[in-house]
Amino acid sequence: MTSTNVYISSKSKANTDLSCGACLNNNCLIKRNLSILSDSEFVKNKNTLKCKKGQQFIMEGAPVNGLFFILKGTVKVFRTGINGREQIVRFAKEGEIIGHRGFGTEEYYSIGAIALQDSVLCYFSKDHLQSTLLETPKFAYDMMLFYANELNRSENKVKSISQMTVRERVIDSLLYIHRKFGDLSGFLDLPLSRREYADYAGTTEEQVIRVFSALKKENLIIAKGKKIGINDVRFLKQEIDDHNYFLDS
DNA sequence: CCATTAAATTCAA
DNA sequence: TTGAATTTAATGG
Repeated sequence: MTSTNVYISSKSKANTDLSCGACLNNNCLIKRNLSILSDSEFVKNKNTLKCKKGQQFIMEGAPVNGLFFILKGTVKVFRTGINGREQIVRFAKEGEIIGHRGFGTEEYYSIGAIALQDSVLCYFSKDHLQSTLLETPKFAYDMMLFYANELNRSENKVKSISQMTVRERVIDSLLYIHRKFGDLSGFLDLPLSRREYADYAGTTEEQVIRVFSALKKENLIIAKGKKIGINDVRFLKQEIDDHNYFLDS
C-alpha cells in the first residue's frame, strides 16, 4: 500500500536549514524581498519555532514583541467571544503573517492562534522589523498591500456575518476554504471539523452539520468524515452572489 | 441545548 | 497492520 506517513527526517539538524536564504516559499513577503533584505539584522535574528498540531502559539492578551510568518503548515486565528465562544477570524497558510495587528501601537494580542497541523513558524522581533520597514520602501509597500487585503476581507466578513443566512454563511466558508486551499483529488485540501466551520461562519456545530446534510442531498457537496468535496463550485457561488447583489453598497 | 448512535480517527502493540 | 479506545459526525427530541 502507499505509505502516507512521510516524515522528512527531522532529527538531523543539517536538513533543517530554516534560514530565509534556504526557504523556498515564494508566497512569503520576506522571501520575495530577500534580495533587498538579506543583510538586515532582522532576517539574521529570526527565530524558528516548531509547533505541533493543536498547539497554541499565540495567547490572547499576551504581550506583543514580534510577529510570526508561517514557514510550513496551517494555522487558525481566533478571538474569544462573549460566552467563551471561539470566533475564527481566518485560516492562514504558508507564507502568511500572523499577529500583525498587534504590530504598532497595540501592546497585547487581541487574538489567539493555534496550529492546525504540525507547523514551522518564523518569528521576527518587532523592533528589527520596524527599522527595516523604515529603510526599505518596497518591503513596506508589500506589507501595506497585505494589510489592505486583510482589511478588505475583514470588512466583507462583517457583511456576511450580519446579513447572510446560516446556509449562505456555511457555503461562503466552504468557498473561502476552496479559494484559499484548493482541492486535492476532489476534497478540500484542509481538513476542518464541523466545529471549526461553525466557528468561522459564526454559527453552531449542529447548524453546520445540518447544512452539510442538506447540501449532500442536493448533490452539491460530498463529505467523508473531515474531508469535504465541492461538486459544483459555480452553483454554490451563484447562490451567494444572487444575494450579494442586494447587499452591496 | 443535550442524548444517542454511527462513523471516523488515533494510538499502541 | 490491526482493532480497541477515543473523538467527531449526524439526528432527533
